[in-house]
Amino acid sequence: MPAFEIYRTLPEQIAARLQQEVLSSKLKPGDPLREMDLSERFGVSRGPIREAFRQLTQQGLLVLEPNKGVRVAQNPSVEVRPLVVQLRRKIETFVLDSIFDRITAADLAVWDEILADIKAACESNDVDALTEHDLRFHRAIIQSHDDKDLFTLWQPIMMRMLMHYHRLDDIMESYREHKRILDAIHNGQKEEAIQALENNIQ
Amino acid sequence: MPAFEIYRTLPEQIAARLQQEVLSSKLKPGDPLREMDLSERFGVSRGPIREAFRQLTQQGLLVLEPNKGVRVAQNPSVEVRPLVVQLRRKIETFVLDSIFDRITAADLAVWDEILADIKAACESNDVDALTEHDLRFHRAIIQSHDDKDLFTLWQPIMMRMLMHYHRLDDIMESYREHKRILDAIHNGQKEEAIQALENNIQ
DNA sequence: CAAGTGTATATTGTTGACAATCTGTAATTT
DNA sequence: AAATTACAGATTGTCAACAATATACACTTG
Repeated sequence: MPAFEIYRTLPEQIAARLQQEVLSSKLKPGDPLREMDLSERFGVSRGPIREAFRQLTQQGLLVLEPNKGVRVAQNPSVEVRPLVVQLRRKIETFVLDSIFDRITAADLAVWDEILADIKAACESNDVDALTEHDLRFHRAIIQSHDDKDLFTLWQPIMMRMLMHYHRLDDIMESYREHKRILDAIHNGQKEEAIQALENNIQ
Repeated sequence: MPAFEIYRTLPEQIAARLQQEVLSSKLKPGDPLREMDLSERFGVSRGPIREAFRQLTQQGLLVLEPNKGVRVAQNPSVEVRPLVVQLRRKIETFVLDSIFDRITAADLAVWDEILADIKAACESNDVDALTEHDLRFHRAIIQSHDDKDLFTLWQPIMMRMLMHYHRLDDIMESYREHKRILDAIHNGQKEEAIQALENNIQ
């Protein structure tokens, strides 16, 4: 990890940590989160904790009931899953199509690095690390679009998919799918890149 | 303590009021909102105001910059608009298709009432009221689905569309479009209802 | 005994005070 | 004069105390 602070605010740091714990199933659906507990654990008052809760609620990872606190959200229902897949495909392919001709060497260098992290995670069979870098990969693409609104629409949808990441029959396949995307981009093949991206989202 | 009814939580009431002011353009894109101002206006401390800000940020109506406060969000770019339309169509048609055979007479009675409000708003040329009841109409449909997750995914997308509601060439057309949807549902015509719904979302 | 009622405890909601940060302006330096 | 720094006011961020609400459990009441 870099020595400088990535996250500007206290609630952001706390939310990032809790996000990781939800996505790695250290916190399980239905688990209640108590403000006081986390307040003591992170050594801050309840204010920043509450703020972090609101951020994660916005992402769909927590559910808030007034006067009762927050719980880890249930996984999306199987009925809704296909819709979520379609929504995510629509957004990501839209973005890739929009930015394709403006992708810089610097962009690609960053994405290649993330791909290396994905490869390492797959080779060491580290599902949590794969989830993290998979998220980083797609977030990097989304955020390369000028319109920052797209990220706020995309994030809760992405979270729904990461909450039950169970395409684990062959973990290396995830690496290959992402590699195909970047290979196509490197070769300037727009249609192939979009096709590879859609294939990765399921 | 203010005298108005505590029907929902304090932040919810405040957020509802501010939402209306953003959608009616009483608050314009770029306008800064100061915690202290609203704190005095609503007669509460800054805490609930901050919470309301977070809710509206989640909906995409406000934009938060750390240490600088919130501003009314800019309207979605024209480039992104078609994507937003497609996303909203996908969600709403998915829901209508899912629930169609389980729609009750009570559901339809509620929706008919909202349609009457839409009609009244159109006839009196009241764009703000039309925005409000248009939102109520589609929210009522979305919320009739069991999976409450769908609402949280749909809401920010809907808000993007309502932020620049400018299909004002013939305001009565909005009433007719919604009437076609309900007529088809009344007649048990699923495909026609979905078609009418898609036609209304543009 | 069943159903409702009251009370103790845990937890979230709200508040006002204080700290940290940002922004514009005036003073200082080169 | 241009650039930099120092300061003052405004605004958001954080905290700890207190209030309101929910929950569990013992208790009454019929």
